[in-house]
Amino acid sequence: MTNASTTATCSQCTQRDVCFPVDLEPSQRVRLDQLSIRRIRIKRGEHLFRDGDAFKALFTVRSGFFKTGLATETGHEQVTGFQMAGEMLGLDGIVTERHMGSAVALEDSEVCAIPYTRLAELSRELPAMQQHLHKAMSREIVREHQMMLLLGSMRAQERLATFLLNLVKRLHARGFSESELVLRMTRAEIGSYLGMKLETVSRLFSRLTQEGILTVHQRHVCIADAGRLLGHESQAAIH
Amino acid sequence: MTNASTTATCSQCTQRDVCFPVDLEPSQRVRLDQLSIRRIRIKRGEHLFRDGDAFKALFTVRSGFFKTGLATETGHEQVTGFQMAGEMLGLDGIVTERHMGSAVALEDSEVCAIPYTRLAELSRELPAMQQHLHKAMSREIVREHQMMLLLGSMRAQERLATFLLNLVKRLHARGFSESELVLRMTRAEIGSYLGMKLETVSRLFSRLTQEGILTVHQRHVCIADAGRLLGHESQAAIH
DNA sequence: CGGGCGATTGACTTTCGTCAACGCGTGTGG
DNA sequence: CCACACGCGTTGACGAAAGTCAATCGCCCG
Repeated sequence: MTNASTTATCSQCTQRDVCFPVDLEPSQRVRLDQLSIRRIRIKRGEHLFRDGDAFKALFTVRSGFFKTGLATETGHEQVTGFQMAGEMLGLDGIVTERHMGSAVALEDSEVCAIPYTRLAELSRELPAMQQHLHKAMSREIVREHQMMLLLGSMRAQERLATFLLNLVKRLHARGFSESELVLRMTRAEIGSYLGMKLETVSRLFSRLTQEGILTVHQRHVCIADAGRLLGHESQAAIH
Repeated sequence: MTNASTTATCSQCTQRDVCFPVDLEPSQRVRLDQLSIRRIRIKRGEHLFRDGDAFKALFTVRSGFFKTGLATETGHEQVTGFQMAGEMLGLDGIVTERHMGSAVALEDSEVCAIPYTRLAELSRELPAMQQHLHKAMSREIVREHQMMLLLGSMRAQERLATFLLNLVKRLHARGFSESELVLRMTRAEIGSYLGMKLETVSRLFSRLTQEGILTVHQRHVCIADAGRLLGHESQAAIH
């Protein structure tokens, strides 16, 4: 990794609660500094880790935006997730001690690298930390079950609608609008994530715009009618 | 839960290594008995847990076969996995302390229920146990990434082929044939898991049979040509 | 032996993918 | 500062894949 990095002081970090449990005693907080967490800056387009890299650390996003994905032997790429501030990356590496996929920054970003071995040690000493880590993994499992539901049983338009509403919900929780968003990823990346082709994504945006449900200008999307975005017919649709 | 159950003595269990790390010292093995693990028998068709149930324990399958799934508000059911002996269920419950899906036995089965709180305690004391638990969760995350790849980028026939080969591989690792298997689930359940309709599953079985790649009699499947099952054209396919 | 669930098969429809052409914007280099 | 080029996005025509609806079959269990 050739990126700028500095050692962080978590006990004084303003975003600490996104990485770690909030209910630590002050005396326990200083323990976080022993984790040797490093802050790493990643420029847009660069890899945070690649498929097959040795697994040494988990990452939490401080700022910016990432995609994770994996590739088949045939060269096809599948996007498995998009991560924004406060979200964790790298959990897939624990089992084999190698990353089983790659992570790429979709805009200039900053992450905290948490050395896994030290995190494991600390979570043996602090039950709250252990619980936090277990929940992060469990949350990821639940999220992926929901993705299986989406990919396995929804139509393309429902998938896109669900995706947009999920994105805007996560952005809203971070203080952004609950109806407007700027997509950090291409149509092809959205399509890969949602199991459809980029042309289908584009056509759906057009259709939803024509129906007055969305306003789309390039990557800027405004959700005009969240109700109708998910099949709620509201009243008679005037064709 | 109204099923027969007994308290297990893990230190003497012949299947211990499927639940727990093999490299425990004898002095540490007896600690397993303090977990108050219970063996539970579940009859075919019964629930091990249901969506929304309080989460108290993780489960490992001792014998039998399970499906896990979740349901949408619209009543649609999505199968999220099939589990056989040695595999773990319930990890989705950690994050909210409620199960986020259900688990149903597809044949008469027996599981070990591992009280989560005690397991967490023990894994704070035994690093090998902690590592084992983390790996189980990470493995589940990796598995689901691969399911996203399958659902998002493969055609129906590739999905079914991948599924059958995965099943037979897991069965083979347990001492069964590497070319024959008995499906414990219906066509509808396979279809739900693989993101297709039961008619499509049935048609694919018929097509693969006609092509001499499979032999299918009800739920008994014999893989005649594993190479061709995954697009390997071998030589000229004689149509 | 009979009933019912599960599986198969057919005909038709719909959705989405494929291939191709074109347009728009952004960023870069002359 | 402008022009151009390339990546990204849009749109259309067509075709292939899978879904839907429906009828029938057959196995298994009671």
